[in-house]
Amino acid sequence: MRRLAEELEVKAASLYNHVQDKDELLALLGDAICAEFPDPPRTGSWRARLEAMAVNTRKILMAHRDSARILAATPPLGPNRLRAIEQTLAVLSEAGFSAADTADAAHVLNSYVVGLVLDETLGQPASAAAARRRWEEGRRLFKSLPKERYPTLVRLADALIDASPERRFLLGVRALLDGIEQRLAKKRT
Amino acid sequence: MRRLAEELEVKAASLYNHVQDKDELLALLGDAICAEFPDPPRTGSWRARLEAMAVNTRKILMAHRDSARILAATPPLGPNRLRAIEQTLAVLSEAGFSAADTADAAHVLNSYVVGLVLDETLGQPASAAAARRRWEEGRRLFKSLPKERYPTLVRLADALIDASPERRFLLGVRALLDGIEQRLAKKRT
DNA sequence: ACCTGAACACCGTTCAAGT
DNA sequence: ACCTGAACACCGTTCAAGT
Repeated sequence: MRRLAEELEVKAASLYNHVQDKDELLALLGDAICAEFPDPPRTGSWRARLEAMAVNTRKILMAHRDSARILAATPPLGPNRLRAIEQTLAVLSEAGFSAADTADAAHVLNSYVVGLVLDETLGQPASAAAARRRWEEGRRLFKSLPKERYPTLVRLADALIDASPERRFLLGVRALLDGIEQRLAKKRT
Repeated sequence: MRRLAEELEVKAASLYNHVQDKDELLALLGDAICAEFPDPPRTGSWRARLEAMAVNTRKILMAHRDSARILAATPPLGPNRLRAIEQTLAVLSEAGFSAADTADAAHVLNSYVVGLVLDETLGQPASAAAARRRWEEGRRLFKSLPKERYPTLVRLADALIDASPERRFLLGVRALLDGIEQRLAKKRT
């Protein structure tokens, strides 16, 4: 609040004329970020649409510091967030899912996207230099671990360390969509 | 730090004789929490084992305030966390996954569990009374939304609001495992 | 209607001084 | 080796007082 006030060339106390508290400000910020989400593609399968939405959402969340934390911490009451929810629900509903399945799938997908961005961003140190230092530390530690206690970990150390977060994110999205699709197929038979 | 010092009947400055800073303390705390994870079941399919591990992990994380945030924020260097990683990797590796696939699947599963707990816990207000109030607010808002702008959301309002977080968590775990299994099956053919 | 100064009740952390 | 008092540089928030 103090830093924002400074940016606005005003004193911190003045902010409370426009906003009840910091939480309300964050909720407004969260909704503003959701305004950046593009509309889902209007062609392609429901799977392809949801995959594109998930990837786009992750990209936008990663571009705004703390955005995932804000979305997780504030209830989805703003118009832009509601619109994003509406669009996800519409894709699933049109694909033939029941009301309950649509609600479940939309919630799991949303939590997955927000959750993975949270897990990824909370872990990274503030500076890029500190991130590199920690990464090097981890690499060294993993290699130096006792093989008797952590046989699999030591054997897979390279595979564990060299991995793109985006690739793993996408992999999980596709796995989730696989599972959701199977559930749909099972119900139809 | 100040509150912990008080609990220990000592002044806050004394803590810095035992720990470099708050982050180090949190890392130790995170590892202590991981000591509670039970060993994976030694019988059953790899899917059933991983599902049990995910459910157990979620239960323990939900039982300790801020535990998911701590795990996400600190690098996995402690012995108990490393042991948990080793066990997940071992199950996947023994199931026949390649080194890269094992690393990917383990990471996605772990991020999913931590991420969903994060998403769930960051959202809940401190007091149970406040949680109930917010829930009521949400219910009322969802019902009062304009049908023209949010047709699917309004139609599915009940299904969206009445949902157990555990059930949805488990649903996502199973969907993920479905997807991971499919990937394995595809490679084998 | 909006802004400000001053205060309140908090944080994590440092450091010289004690024992 | 461990503890302490006192300080530093921060927070979010309130409120009477100004215009």
